[in-house]
Amino acid sequence: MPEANLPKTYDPAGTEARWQQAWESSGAFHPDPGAPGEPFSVVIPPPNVTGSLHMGHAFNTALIDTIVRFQRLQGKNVLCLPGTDHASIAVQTILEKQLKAGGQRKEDLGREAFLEKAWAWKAESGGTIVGQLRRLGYSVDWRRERFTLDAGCSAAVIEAFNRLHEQGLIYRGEYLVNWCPASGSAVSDLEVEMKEVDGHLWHFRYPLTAGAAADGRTHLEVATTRPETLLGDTAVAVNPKDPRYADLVGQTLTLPLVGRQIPIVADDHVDAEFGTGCVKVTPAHDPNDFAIGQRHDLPLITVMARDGSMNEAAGRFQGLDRFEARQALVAAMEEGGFLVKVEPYRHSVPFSDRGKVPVEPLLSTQWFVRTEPLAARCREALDAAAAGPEPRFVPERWSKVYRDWLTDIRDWCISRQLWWGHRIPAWFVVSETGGVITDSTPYVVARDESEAMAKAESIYGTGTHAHPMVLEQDPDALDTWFSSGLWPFSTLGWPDADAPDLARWYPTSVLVTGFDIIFFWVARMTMMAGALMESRGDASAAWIPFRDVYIHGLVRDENNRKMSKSAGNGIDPLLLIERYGADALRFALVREVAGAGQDIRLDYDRKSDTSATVEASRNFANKLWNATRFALMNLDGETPASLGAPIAAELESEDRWILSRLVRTADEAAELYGSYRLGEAAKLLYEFAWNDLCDQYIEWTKPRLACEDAAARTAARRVLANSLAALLVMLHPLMPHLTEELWHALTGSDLDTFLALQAWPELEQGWIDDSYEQAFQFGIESVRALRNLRALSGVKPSERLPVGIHSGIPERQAFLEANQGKILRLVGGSTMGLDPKPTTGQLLGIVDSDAQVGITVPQQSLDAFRRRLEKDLEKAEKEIKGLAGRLANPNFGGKAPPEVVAECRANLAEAEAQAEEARRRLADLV
RNA sequence: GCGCGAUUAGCUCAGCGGUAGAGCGCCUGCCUUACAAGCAGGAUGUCGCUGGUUCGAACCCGGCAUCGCGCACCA
Repeated sequence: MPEANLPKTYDPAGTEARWQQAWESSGAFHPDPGAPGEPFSVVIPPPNVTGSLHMGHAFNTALIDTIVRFQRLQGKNVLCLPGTDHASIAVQTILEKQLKAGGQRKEDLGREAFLEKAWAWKAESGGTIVGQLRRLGYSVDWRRERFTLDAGCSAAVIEAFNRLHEQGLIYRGEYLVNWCPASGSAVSDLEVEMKEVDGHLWHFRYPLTAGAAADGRTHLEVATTRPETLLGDTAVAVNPKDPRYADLVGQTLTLPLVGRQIPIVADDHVDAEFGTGCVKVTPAHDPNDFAIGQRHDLPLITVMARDGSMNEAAGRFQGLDRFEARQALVAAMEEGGFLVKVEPYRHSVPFSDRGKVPVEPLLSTQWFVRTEPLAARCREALDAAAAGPEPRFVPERWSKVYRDWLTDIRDWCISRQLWWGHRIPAWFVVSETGGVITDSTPYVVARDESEAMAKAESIYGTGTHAHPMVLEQDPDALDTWFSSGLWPFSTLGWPDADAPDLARWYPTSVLVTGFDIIFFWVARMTMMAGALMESRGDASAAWIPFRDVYIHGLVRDENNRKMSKSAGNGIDPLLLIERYGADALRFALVREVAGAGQDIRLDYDRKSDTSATVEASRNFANKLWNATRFALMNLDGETPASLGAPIAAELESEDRWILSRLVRTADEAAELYGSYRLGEAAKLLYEFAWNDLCDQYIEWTKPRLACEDAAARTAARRVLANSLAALLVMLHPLMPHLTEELWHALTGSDLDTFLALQAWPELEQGWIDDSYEQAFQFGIESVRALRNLRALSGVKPSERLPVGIHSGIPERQAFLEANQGKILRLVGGSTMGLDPKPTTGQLLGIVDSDAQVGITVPQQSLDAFRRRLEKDLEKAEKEIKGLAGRLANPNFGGKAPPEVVAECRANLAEAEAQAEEARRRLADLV
C-alpha cells in the first residue's frame, strides 16, 4: 500500500508487481459483454511460442496498452484479449534442431512423442512470454487468454477449412511449390526471401539434332545459374521476334549428357537482349519455366527428391546432393566439350525464411486457398465502403501496400509437411488405393472422422469399391497463418454465431502491428473474414475484422539495425524493466514514436546494460513521484475530493494560469491519444508535468502553501491537488503502475478502487483564458531575465539583492504588484521596485519593448554584462534587417494577409525598441 | 525495374508555408529541505544538393545525391 511518507526516490520493482497482482486478482480488465458502454476491443498480435519476447513485442505492447487504457478512461467497455501463436514451422525447426543435437530425428520419436515434446516446449515458452507481458503491466483479460492451438481455435480451424472447402475456396492439386529441404515441407511465397548471392553463370552448348542449320550453326548456347536442372530440361526457348532464331523454332536439340530430344520453342517471356537470347526450360524446377511449359505443353521432369538430392530421373547423378550434383554436372559438361565459359554472376536466390537454405521449386500435391475471390472482397471494402475505407490504415500510406498485395495475388499453399500444427481435416479413402496415400487417393473433407466416414460411405460405399472402408487422416498440418487468420473471431467464440463476446466485440476496434506482417497476417485476416464473417454484414463491410489498423515501425538498435533474435542484437526487455521499471521502458518506447509510424531507435549500451532514453523516462517517473510527494507534504491529509474543485474567486495568477494550461493539455492529450498520435501525447504531458506544473506552478505557489493564511493555503491546495490528480489520470495510459500508486496516495482511495477504471478528467472549459496565460507568461519571462542578470553579475546566489521591474502596461503592473513576494523569492531578491528609472549600480535587462528589469549589485561584472548587451543588440539588429527588408518589398504589403503584415510591423517596432534600449545601456556603461 | 520512407544542433528525433524546437550530451553556477534521477542560467544549426512556385520555403512542386525498406525479377 502507498506509504504515508514516500521515500525520496521511486522504486518501481515492488510497486509494479503489487499493482499487476491487484489488477489481475480483482478482474479489473475482465470485461462483461453485457455491461454498458460503447464496446472497444483489441486482440493482441499473438507472439510466437519460440522462446521469449524481444523489444519489438515490448513496443507493440506499450502501444496497445496505451490505447486500451485510454479508451477505458473514456468509459468504454474495453476488451483486450491476449494469446500466443503455436508457430508451426518455427517451433518444429527448433525442436528438430534439439533432437539433432542429441543424434535423433523426429521419426525416431514418432508423431505422438514428438507432439508431447512440442506441448512441453509450448508450456515453457508460453509461460515465459505471458510472464513478460505481465511484467509490462499489460491490461489484457488473462481469463480470456487464447492459444492458436487450443481447443476453441482448433475447432475454428476445422470449421473454417470445411466451409472454405465447401465454398470451393480450398482445393488440392499438384503444382510447383516452394520446397524447403531443411524443413522437409512446402512453404508459401511469403516465407521465401530473395537474397543476393555471388554465383556463376555457366554457358553451355546444346547441339542441334539435325547436325547443322542452313547457315552452318551446329548448336545453341544457353546460360544458367543452376546447371543441375539441365537434367530436367524439356525445351529451349527463344523470343518469337528474335530474327536470329526464327528459322530454328520447331527444330530440336539434343540435351547433353542425357540425350533427350528437346524442342526449340518461341515464347514472349524470353528477353532477346539478355545473353544469347536462348533459355533452357526446366518446367519442373522453375516457376517461369513451369509457365512456359504450360504454354507449350512441355513434359515436366522432376530430377530432385524432397531432401534436395538428385532422384532416379537424374541418372548417374542420382543420390548426389543438389550442390554436389551441380559440380559434378559442370565437370561432366566440360569433359564432354559442352561448356563454353563460366562467369562470376551476382543474382537473387530464393531462401527459406525458417530453414535458411535455398528453396527448391518442386512439383508437389498440396492444399491451396483460392485467394483471388477473397482478395477481391477485401479490395472492394477498401475502395467502396460508404463510411470510408475498411480497414482504415494509420498511417494511411500502408493501405497502398496492402491493396497492391491483394492485387495479382497468387494462391496460398496452406499445407505443411509438419507435425506441430493443425492437422488438415481431410481423410483419404486409402482402401481405394491399396492402403496407401497417393496423389490419386480419393479424400473427403469433414469436421471429424465419423463425419468423414459417413461422407466416404455415401460416395464410395457402393458396388465396385473395396470394403471395408478404411480412412486415414491427411498427415500434414496447416500453415500457422491459417489459424492466425481466424484470430479476431476465433478468440471471440466463432464459429458459435451467438457467442456473447463475438456479438459484443466483433469487429474489433483497432489492430496494432508492425508493417512486416501486413501480408502474412493483416491481409490473411481480412481475407478469412471475408469468407467466414460476411454473413454478419449488412450493406457496409461489417465483416472486416478491425476498423483501424495502426501500423508501427520496428525497433532498431544503436547501430540502426533491426533488432532481431537471429541477428543477435536483441535486447531483453526484462533487463531494462529491472533497471528502470516497466513504466520507464513503456514511456521511452512510446515517446520515441513519431507521427508517421517510423521505426524507432533505442539507444543502448551493451557493456553496462543501460539506455539513456529509458533513463530519461525513469527520471520523469521520479519527477512525478517527487511532485506527488511534495503535494502530500503540503496537503496535510486533505485529498482532491475533500478539498473540492478550485473556486474562481479565490484564485491567484499562477492558479488561473495552471488551470488554463491544464484544460488545454487535457483537451489536446485526449485528441492525440484518440487519433493514435501517442508519441505526441507523451511529449505533451511530459512538458506540462515538468515545465508547467513542477518548474512553474509549484515554485510560484510555495509561499502560499507555507503561509499562515488558511484560506490562501486551501485555495492553493485545491488547485495543486486537482491539477496533479488530473495529470495522473492523463498519464496513466503511459505509466500505469506509477500513476496508480501515486493516485492512491493522493486520493486515499480504497485498494479495490483503481485509477485504471476512473474517468478521464472532466474539466471546466471556462478555465481556459488567454489573457491570464499571457500575464503569467510575462511573469515567467521577467523572472528569467532577472535570473540571467544575476548569473552575469557573479554575485553569490545566496545573497539577496534589490531588484526592479518596469512595465508601462497596466495589466502587467497589476500583476507585478500582486506577485511581488513570489517574484522576489524566485529571483533571490530583497526588495522590489517598480521604478522605470535606471539607477547607477544597477544591471539592466530587457524583457520586451515594454518591460525592463534590473538588479542592484555591489560590484558590477561589466565585461560579462557588456557582452550580453552587445549580443542582444546584434540579435535585434539582425531581426530589424530581416523585417525591414520584408516590409520594403512592395509585393509583401500588397499580397500578404493584412494580419501578417501587421504582425511584421509590430515585430519590427519591438526589435527597434529593444535595439535602442540595448544601445542606451551600452552607452551608460562607458 | 516499380513503389515507399529518411536526410534539421555533437547524438536521437519533432516541426511540414510567416524566418528553427525537444530529449540526451556540452558550458557556467547552485546540496535554494519535493526531486543532484535535481535546480537556475547559457552556447550550439548555409534545415542533403539543385532548379522552380510564392510577397515569403526546412515545409509545396521538379530534378539529383546518399542511406534504408518493400515488391517484382533476365536464364
